[in-house]
Amino acid sequence: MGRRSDHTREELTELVLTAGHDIVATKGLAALTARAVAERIGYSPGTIYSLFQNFDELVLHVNARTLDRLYDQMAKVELGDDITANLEALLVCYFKFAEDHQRDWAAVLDYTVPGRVSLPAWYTPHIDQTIAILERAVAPEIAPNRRRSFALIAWASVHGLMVLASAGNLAAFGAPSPADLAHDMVRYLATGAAADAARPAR
Amino acid sequence: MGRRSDHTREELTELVLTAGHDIVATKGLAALTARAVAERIGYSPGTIYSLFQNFDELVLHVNARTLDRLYDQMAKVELGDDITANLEALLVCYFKFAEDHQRDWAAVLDYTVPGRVSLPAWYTPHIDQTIAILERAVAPEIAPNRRRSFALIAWASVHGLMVLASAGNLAAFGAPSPADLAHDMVRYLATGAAADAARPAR
DNA sequence: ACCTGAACACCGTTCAAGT
DNA sequence: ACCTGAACACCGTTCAAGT
Repeated sequence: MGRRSDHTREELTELVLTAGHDIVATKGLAALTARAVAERIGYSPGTIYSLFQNFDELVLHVNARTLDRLYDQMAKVELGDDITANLEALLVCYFKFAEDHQRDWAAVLDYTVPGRVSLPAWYTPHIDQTIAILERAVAPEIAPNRRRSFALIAWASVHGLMVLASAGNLAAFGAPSPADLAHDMVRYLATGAAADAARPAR
Repeated sequence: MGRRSDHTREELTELVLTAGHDIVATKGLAALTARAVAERIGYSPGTIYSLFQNFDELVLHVNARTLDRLYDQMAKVELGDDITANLEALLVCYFKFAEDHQRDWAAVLDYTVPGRVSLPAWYTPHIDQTIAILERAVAPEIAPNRRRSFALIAWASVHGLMVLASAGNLAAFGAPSPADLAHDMVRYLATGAAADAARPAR
């Protein structure tokens, strides 16, 4: 019992997050518990609470890792001058990621911290980096002062589709595949936004 | 202890669902537990499991109630010949409902049955009825064979916005209000879909 | 100082035992 | 036949006690 100091605080945090992400990726969000993480790294449950305020924060950190991996993939997509082509390319990348990371991505989609009204400040950039890619993707046709808003709209739209698909809410309605719906969706949004920008008055 | 027969099975189910919805509406999803429901109706926890296979099913039934109340409001919206105006009117109704039913609507947005791949068949119509309203709303400009698909796209888009807003994921990004974003969103979708339909070839 | 592990207050769920 | 309530196997979380 007692003192070990096998690892620094930073090393321990890294161990916990790696173990946590492994558990989510292989067994899903429901299998991610403090005891499971502790057992996997060979520490007691209590240790986790010296690293994280509570378990929700651990889950958010694990999800932040998954978001970073999505960003790594999205950042590789080559963008051109056609907004619709750009969005389609990003969509293909996103759907491939979601398929390759079914359980850990489902955790990002599904997890909501009970009772929380806003996300912690450190979490925001993990999403923001990918939204920034979206802004660059729509730059060719969307005016600078509308880009952020449009990127958020596109992000939220596809997010909604994925959330519903993940929960099994789409197949039941005779919907085409989520991928087909998403492609139509972003095309509508892109042409609609372009037409809106071309209107004489707002 | 033992036999009471104060209520029929149907009455008991009704009691449970009313109590469950009350709890969710006033205290939120986290407060909805089998013990809390049982205590409120004056029965033991075990009784609940003679009415529902498991607790997830109880939550889904409570959420189905909330969806029905949304439908009741949405069905009152008067629809005209302008697809954008129709969607805007439905949006106003939806946002009002979400504000009037913060906790019970958040439960619908947030709840995902762990490990489930598809929703139970009885649950589908509770969503479907509202999607049907959307289909009627877009009828003036969307061809019959595209209506369902477009209604699903619009539904999923707004859903994504609400999910993100509910989780506190939008305010952090310097976004306009969810309502403003939603209005832009459906306008883009409507004009985009109309432009798409007018294209010479698919 | 660091870490343990037992304990606390909860869950969902089951099922022998009462009426 | 209907319902109880104690029990089981879990949770997240805390904290006195060990090294």
